[in-house]
This record gives sequence, structure tokens and C-alpha cells, in this order.
Amino acid sequence: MSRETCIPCLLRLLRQYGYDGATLAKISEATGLGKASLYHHFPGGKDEMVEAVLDYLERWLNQNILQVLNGPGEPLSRLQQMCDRLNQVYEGGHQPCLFAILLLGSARDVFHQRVNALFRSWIDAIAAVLIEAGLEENLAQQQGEDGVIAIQGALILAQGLHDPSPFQRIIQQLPAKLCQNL
Amino acid sequence: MSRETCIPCLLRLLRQYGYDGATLAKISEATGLGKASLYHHFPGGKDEMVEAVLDYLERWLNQNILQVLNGPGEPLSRLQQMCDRLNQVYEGGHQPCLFAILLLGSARDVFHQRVNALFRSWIDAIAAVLIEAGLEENLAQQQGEDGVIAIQGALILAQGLHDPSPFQRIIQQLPAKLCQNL
DNA sequence: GACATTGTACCGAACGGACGGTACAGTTGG
DNA sequence: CCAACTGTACCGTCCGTTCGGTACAATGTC
Repeated sequence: MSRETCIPCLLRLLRQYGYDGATLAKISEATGLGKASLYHHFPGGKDEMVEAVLDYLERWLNQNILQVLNGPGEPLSRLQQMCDRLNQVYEGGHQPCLFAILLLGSARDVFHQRVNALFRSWIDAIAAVLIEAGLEENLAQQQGEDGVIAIQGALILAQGLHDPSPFQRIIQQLPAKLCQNL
Repeated sequence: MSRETCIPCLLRLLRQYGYDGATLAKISEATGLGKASLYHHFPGGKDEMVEAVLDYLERWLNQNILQVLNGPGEPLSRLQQMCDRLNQVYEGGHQPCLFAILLLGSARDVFHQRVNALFRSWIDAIAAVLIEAGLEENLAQQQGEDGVIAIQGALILAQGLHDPSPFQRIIQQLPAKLCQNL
């Protein structure tokens, strides 16, 4: 298993066990690679593994969120596409968000800057759609924040209640809510 | 420092470092108690310490959220009181929510049931206010979920952006949003 | 073609250290 | 005196990490 093929596996472990719970022993078992082999592909150790996952998620965000929001179509339709992709990546609310996991784990300081930048670009992309649709800039920025807030909050609640339905409802309602001030 | 006086200290450490980052060494240093003393007050070890903090938060929730929501006054006013208390306990968005921390940490399975129950009672209390104000039951339940989602999401975003202002805005807007369907 | 060299992938075993937790002999205070 | 409490020293376990080394295909050299 190469460096690239490790990444989905790492993402799964991090989401399931958290940053501290995803130990090298578990990673070794899940990838089939010995610990020493993991250090061959990721000389920086565990933190480099997580950085690689963040690189992957950054690419995913660019391709599946930013590009879609920046693409053609009606604003409402583009926001619906975003929600479709989010529904996929969070598996309908069954999977937590790695960003939140890292922000609340013991290594939060290490990854904070990365997560900060990812959040900001996500918010800005939503706001850009709404601005293009005629919304005033400050209000659009707030709506962008509200979108991310709704997603993150719904994922937390879905985890807490062990029930994905709040997330699914939010995903379904979000596009219309973001457009309601237009 | 007794068992009870330890709890605010424990809460602070858990919020600052997460479940795994709040080590016994840090707890010992912060409380001024040796490990033996900690184990005298909390024979069940670290998990019992966290349980004690959850007991404390459960009492806090009852006294500051459930009781207020169930008390006298206009629905809007009661929701505003809830938001005031939340603003205090989360220190204006500077502090994360322990529930989310536990849900996304490595010991999530241990505390999941407790957090589940706390979330549900919180949601139900918001819904009860809205039902009393004339809202249809299912819709009230959804609005209750939306309230908790907004709080949790805003706390995540405030952590991620290192900026409490999204939380403060959500707190300010929440009462009106919850009442908008009345 | 035969042989040495290099680079990549991988592994078993062990490391130092920190973790949560315990045993026990004091020491304090009513 | 007795119970509550605490300091010290210690335990086993697991953590992330590193070491020395093997297998093997690719490349270079005569």
C-alpha cells in the first residue's frame, strides 16, 4: 500500500477514533503496513500522515465544493450540488468532520492554521455565490458562515444523538435557507 | 482542594486540551493535588473525573437552561435568557463545548450515552417552549434541534477561525430565529 | 550477458518516555 | 485514636519513533 492509497484509510481511522485514538498500531493494522514502513512513506510521523489527509481534503474541497460553487448554473442549484457532495463525504451524517475532530483534539494547535484556511475558503465560496446573486456583501459573508455552522452543528448533533436524520434535514433545507434573503 | 472544587478546574483543562490532552500530570499540577489525592477523591480514575464534570454540567443545564425555559415570561424572553447563560458558560465563544470534545475524542464510546441524554433534554426543553407558544409539535422539535445545531456549529467555527464573533452573532440572532414560525 | 550499484518498499525488534493507575507509609485534624 | 487525606515511589502498558537490515527491481558498467 503506497502513500496515496493510505490516505482514505487514514481518514477513516481518524474519523472513527479521533486524532489520539487513531494510534500507529491501529494504522499499521488497517493499512497492512508495519510501523517502520509507515515512517518510510511519512517521515514526519503521525503529524505528516494527518497533513497528507488534510492535503487530500483540501483537494476534495477545491474539486467538489469551491469548483461547483464557482461553476455555471443558478445559485440555488449550485448550493444544492454542494449539499449533495457534502452528503456523500459525510455519508449522510454517519461520519464526523475531521476538521472538528482536529480542532477539539489534543493536537489542535498543530493543525489549527490549516483548518482555519479551509473554513475561510469554504465560507468565502458560499458568500461569493450569494454576492453574485445580488446579496449585500456583509450579509453574504454571514450566510456563508451560517452554512458552515449548520453543517458542523448538524454533524455534532448527529454524532451525539447517534441519528443521522438531523444532518439529512439540514442538508435538504440548507440551499433554500441560504437563498431566502435574495 | 476537595472533589467539588476540582470540577471547575477539570472542566477548564478538558476544554483547553481535550480528553486525551488533559493528562493526569496536567490535572495534578492544575489542582495542586498529587495523583494519590486525585484517586482518593475519584477512585474510578480519569473517567470518573469526567463523569463528575458531566454531573456538574447536567446540574448546570437543569438550573440554567431547562429551568429558565420552563419558567415564567414570554417565550422569546425565555429563549433570550437561555442565550445569555450560554454566552456566559462558553465565555462568548472562546471556550469549546465539552460535549463535542467528548463526542469526537478517543473515549467517545464511554460518554456517548450521557451526552446523548443531555442533548435530548436540551432539545426537548426548547421544543416545549415553542409548543407552549403554539407551534406544531414536529416543527417545534425541529426548531429545538436547530437551536442546538446553531450553538454547536458556531462554537466549532469560532474555534476554527479563532474568532468568537460568529458565536456571538448566532447567540444574538437565535431567539428571534426560533420564534420566527410563530 | 554478467555483475556491481542504487533506490524503493518493507519489516522485526527495540527504544525512551509518558500514560493511567496502585501500594503504602506517613501526616493531618477532629 | 481514628478516619481522611497525601507524598513518594513504583508498576505495567502502550505510545510514537528509530534502528538495522532484507527483498527486489531498475540502472549502470565492463
